[in-house]
Amino acid sequence: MPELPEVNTVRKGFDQAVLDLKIIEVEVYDDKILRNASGVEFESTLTGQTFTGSYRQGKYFFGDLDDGSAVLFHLGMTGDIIYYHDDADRPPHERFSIKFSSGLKLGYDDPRKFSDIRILENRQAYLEQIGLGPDALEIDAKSFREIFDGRKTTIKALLMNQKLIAGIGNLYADEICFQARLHPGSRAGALSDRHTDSLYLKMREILQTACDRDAYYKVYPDDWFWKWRTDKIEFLEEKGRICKSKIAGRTTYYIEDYQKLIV
DNA sequence: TGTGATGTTGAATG
DNA sequence: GCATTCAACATCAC
Repeated sequence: MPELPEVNTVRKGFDQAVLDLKIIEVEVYDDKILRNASGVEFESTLTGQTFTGSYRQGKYFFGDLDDGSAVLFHLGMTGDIIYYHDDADRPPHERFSIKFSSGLKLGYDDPRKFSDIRILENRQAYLEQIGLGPDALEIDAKSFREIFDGRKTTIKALLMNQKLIAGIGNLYADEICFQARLHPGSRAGALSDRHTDSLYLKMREILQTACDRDAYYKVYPDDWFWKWRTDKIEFLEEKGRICKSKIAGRTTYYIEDYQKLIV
């Protein structure tokens, strides 16, 4: 479930585990997810180098290499990074592995292969090229408000549009709408400043809380919307009927009447 | 066994 | 500009 908090957690783990360790071996088992290099090129480019730092914007995570280039790790829907020493602990759908001087291995796991892994000479230029919007935890209130002005699209589609705000996916979009008590199908441009500010504050609070808890949903607050997926749905039911529909092309859950529809 | 749904993005279409 | 559909791919629940 890699949205901003999950990717943030992957980055934290990466920094802790492999920064400043020399890469001594790279093995590619499936080059489908390598979008601009062959397996052999990937192996030879990385081997001998060191990750000196990392960077994240939205769901895009980069490992910076000592020659000034960078590796993009975009996790898609099911990408994940696992660290291990013993090959017996290899993840089940490992597409490549990177072995470091300490003997530690970074295993890249991705059952559905929607990941986008690529080598970039300049990550900043790449971000500009794809037009990725400002990170959801970095954007200021004024810019956030301006995004909504005059837009006919739904607030859910807007929140998930990575070119406008980077980092929010289907699940957190629903969580933000729920906590801001706004119907996900509300028209962006129809929102008052008070509503937009409420969305902004909830977005920050939710993403920050999730990051602080390492995106480990089991320790998320009990009054979050996500709890509908667990056993604690009584508190939701007393607010109203739990509805399921398709908004912005994605399965969407919300509480009827509790979340105000503004059109 | 078959069918539909699933956290991602991007392209094509209307 | 925006909504919709599809494609990439594998797994899981029903």
